Amino acid sequence: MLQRLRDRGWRLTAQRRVVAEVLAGEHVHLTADAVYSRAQLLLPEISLATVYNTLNELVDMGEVREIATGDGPRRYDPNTGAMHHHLYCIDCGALRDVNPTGADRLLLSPAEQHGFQVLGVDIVFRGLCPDCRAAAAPHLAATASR
Amino acid sequence: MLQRLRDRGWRLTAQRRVVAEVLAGEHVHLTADAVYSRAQLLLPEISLATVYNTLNELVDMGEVREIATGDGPRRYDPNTGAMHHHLYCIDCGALRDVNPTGADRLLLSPAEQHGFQVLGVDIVFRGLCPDCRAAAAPHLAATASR
DNA sequence: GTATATGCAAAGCATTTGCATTAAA
DNA sequence: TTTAATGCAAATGCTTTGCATATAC
Repeated sequence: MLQRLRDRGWRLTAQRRVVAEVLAGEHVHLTADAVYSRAQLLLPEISLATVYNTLNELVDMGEVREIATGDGPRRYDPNTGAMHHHLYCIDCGALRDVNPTGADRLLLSPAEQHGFQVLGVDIVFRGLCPDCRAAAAPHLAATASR
Repeated sequence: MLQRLRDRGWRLTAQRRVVAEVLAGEHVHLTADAVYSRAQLLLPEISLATVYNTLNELVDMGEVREIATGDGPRRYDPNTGAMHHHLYCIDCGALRDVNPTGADRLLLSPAEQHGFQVLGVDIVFRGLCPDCRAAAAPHLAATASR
C-alpha cells in the first residue's frame, strides 16, 4: 500500500508511514484520536493535525473508508476491499464489520434514484453490543461486565 | 401529535409548538439551524438552544428521526411512520427520502448479528443530486443550473 | 405555587486552517 | 534546491450546558 501511494506521488514521511501502520495493524475501526495515541507510541512527536490530514488524504485516495456513526467522532476503516456494512453499539461505541446476506440486492432502480447519480451506500445497523446488553440487563446475562 | 405529546406530560409552550409546526410543514429534512430560521418567522424571540433542546426531545420521544449525513449538521426527518431510507447529495447537501424495493430484505441473521441486539438500521445512498450532476458536467445536461 | 422550559452566553468537542519551520525528493 | 508536509495554536462549526428568569400547569 505504501508503495502504491508513493507511485502516486505521495511523499513518504515518518508520520504518514506510522499512521498507515497503525491503521493496518488494527481490525477495529479507530477514531482519529485513537490513531493519534497509537501513532505517538511509535513516533512521539507526531501531531494530531497531521493525523487528521493524513487520514483525510487516505480517504481521498480510497485507501481508507470513513464511517459516520451519528454520534461521536468519525471512525476510519482500513478495509476498502470487500464491500461490507457495520454494526454500531449506541452505548459504548463499539463498531464492527458485518456482511449481511442479501445486502448486495440493495440497489436503487433508475426510478428510485430520483435523478441522483448514486456513488455509494452507507449502511449502519445500530443497537447494543454483547457487553452493553449484559450491562443493561444483568439478570439475563451469564457474565455481567462493566 | 401535539395532543399525543401533551398526554405524555409534555409542557406545551409556544416554542415547542412552533418547532413542531415547522417540522410538520416541511417535506425536506431540515437542519437545526433551518428549523431555527423558520421558527423565528413565527416566534421571533425563540432561541437556537431551545430549538436544539426541542428537537432532541422529539427525537427521544420517537416523533422525529435524526439523520447523520457524515458531513455537515444533522438533519431532522418528521416522517417516522413509514420506514424509509435516504438519498444524500455530497455536493449541495440535498437530502430526500427513498424507498428501495427489497430493502426490507436487509436483515441480519442471528449469526450475522454477532451478539448485538439490533435496534435499527440507517441507510444513506450518497451521490450527486440532479442539479449538482448538471453543474459538474454541464455539457451532458440540457439545463445547467447553479 | 411549583416545577419545568426558556434565553443567553459560555463551554465543549471534533475537525480544519494559517503560517513559520522542517524534511522529502 | 525546490516543493510539499509538519507542528503548533488559533479558528471553525455544530451542539450542549449552567444559570437566572419566565411561564405552563
